[in-house]
Amino acid sequence: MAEQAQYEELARQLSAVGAVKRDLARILPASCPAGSAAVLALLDRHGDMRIGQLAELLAVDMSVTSRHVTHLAERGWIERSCDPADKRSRILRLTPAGRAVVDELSRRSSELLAERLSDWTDDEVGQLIGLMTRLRASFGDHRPGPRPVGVRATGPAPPPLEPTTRTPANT
Amino acid sequence: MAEQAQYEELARQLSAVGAVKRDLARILPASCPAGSAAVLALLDRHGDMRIGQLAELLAVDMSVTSRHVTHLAERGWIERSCDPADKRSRILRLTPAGRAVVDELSRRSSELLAERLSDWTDDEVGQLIGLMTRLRASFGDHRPGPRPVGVRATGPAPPPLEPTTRTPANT
DNA sequence: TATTGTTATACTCTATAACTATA
DNA sequence: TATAGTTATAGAGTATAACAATA
Repeated sequence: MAEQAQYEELARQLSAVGAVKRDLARILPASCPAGSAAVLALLDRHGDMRIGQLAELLAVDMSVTSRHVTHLAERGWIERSCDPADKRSRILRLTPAGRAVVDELSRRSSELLAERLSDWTDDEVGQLIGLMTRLRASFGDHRPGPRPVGVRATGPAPPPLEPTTRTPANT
Repeated sequence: MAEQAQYEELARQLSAVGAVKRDLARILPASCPAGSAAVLALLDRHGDMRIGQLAELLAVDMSVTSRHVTHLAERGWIERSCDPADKRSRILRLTPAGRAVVDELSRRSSELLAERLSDWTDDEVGQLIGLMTRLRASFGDHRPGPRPVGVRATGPAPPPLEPTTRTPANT
């Protein structure tokens, strides 16, 4: 367990990491925005899968994933074939053209990272990857279902501002 | 220096960290979206400052910062006074009401982080903060100006896709 | 009735460009 | 002429809700 000041600092760093992501996104071609590039990378890494699985891996709503997938399919970078076992589902697969794009984008982003992190050791990069992976896991496990009943962490804590939730939902 | 596979993995983790940020954003009140909350946190941490400095710290365009600031000023959470030394500038300052909001939001996000990272040691959280801070620094130093001429990292590498840049700019 | 995807709609965040007012 | 900030406009990413087809 860490102290409150540390958590606040972590929150600040998380909000600031967006700048790094935007920097990385600038090397993408106009035809393949970041969301689509993420889909390509996951298909390349994990192989063929359904939209739902992809949405799970992206930690994003299926409707969002569907849009990205449509974008890629329109460009011929992925194929949406029907799953014979379940006709509601569609199996996504990288096309050769799609694979070429993934390779090129991977090359570009690796090149940029290599330049920016030229003074990082292999071990340091590995540590950051490991901690970020674990961070995602610590959050991801709680995302979908309503957390284990009766836990509620610290306490009720009546919110002085507003209901509490904030997402396109209650807007 | 690390290997290409490691850079690719880091890129994936960076793109995936958005899910954690969204999770954290869900605890914000509708009246204070993430962008505004970031402004409040920076003013709380660094004290009074000008819009330009804030934009620098946020690593975001000044026009974006200006919007967030307007949002906060309209709610009475910050004050925009004129800088007597330079009448073009405006000094930003948290109001007591603003400080109360910052405190509440910090409390909430710390609470959520404490819950999610309950099995992390103080040291591990510190390591993640340190590495993310360094990551930002490694990128931030290169962002504004055109990098030191004649460096170009790996090589020319003719982009098979499109020009290369991708941002609202060339869209 | 429940699940897989799709589409329509709305909102936040961001950048560029044009503009005002100072320096 | 250059800088600080504002505003208008546009694009990307996301979520919710309503809907289609299939289990």
